[in-house]
Amino acid sequence: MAGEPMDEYEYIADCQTRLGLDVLSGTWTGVVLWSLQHGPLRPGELRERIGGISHKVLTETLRRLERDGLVVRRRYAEAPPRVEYELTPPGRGMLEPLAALGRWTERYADEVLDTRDRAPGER
Amino acid sequence: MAGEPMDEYEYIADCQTRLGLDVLSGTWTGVVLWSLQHGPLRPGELRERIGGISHKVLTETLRRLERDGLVVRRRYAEAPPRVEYELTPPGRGMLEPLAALGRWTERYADEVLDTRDRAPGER
DNA sequence: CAGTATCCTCCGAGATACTG
DNA sequence: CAGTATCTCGGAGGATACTG
Repeated sequence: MAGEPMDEYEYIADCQTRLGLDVLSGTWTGVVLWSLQHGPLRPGELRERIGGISHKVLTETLRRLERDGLVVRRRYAEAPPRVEYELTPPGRGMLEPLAALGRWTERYADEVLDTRDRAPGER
Repeated sequence: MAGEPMDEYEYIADCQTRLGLDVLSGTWTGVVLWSLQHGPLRPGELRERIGGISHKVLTETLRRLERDGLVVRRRYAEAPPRVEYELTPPGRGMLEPLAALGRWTERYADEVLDTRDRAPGER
């Protein structure tokens, strides 16, 4: 873990990282996974917790995650019918990379935002 | 560290993850950072190692990374002039999340690709 | 070789309205 | 409430040609 961190990264081929990045692509994908970490949620609940995501985009994001097998859709034949989304093992496995991203942000957010604001032309 | 992984994630606010995802956004951003892990490279070398990235997009990606302070541009007044890009501390800090993503892929790639291929409508 | 400037295409994301 | 169908818009990414 400590010592020579660089060596630890070495064995991972470039293409290995790419699939992960690809699966995470999309503005809301990571946030949706993150929001599901504590258990299944209904789409409405997801929208509340996330905030700012449109109905359509949430559906699209969930479809992609479902297609890639990171999430399962559960439909309960009640009255009224209920729908829930839940993380699969691959989906739960993505929580660690996301947590690493969170730790990175916690540590460097100020610095990054500062650098970004000073950038010529702004954003 | 072990035991209750879920609790470990808990303290990270949603917005914390988002900046990291935002910085990593862009098809090639992660790959570029990853390619710089062993030291500074010239743009030409970067293109060789990465493969498939266009001249323009590489430049744009590097500009964004520079703006966010993950990379520095070094220009050497030689003849002919030489340019190199190098990771900054925040940039090097991003290697761990990327490595986590690589480990995820190593573990779940087959499963994901399989699920994806079986998906109706393909992609 | 590094960088910029156009031009073009395509997809992601938002808004809105409609169907089960 | 969940999901789909349109429409629009902007930005990302590719190709190409031109400038230091």
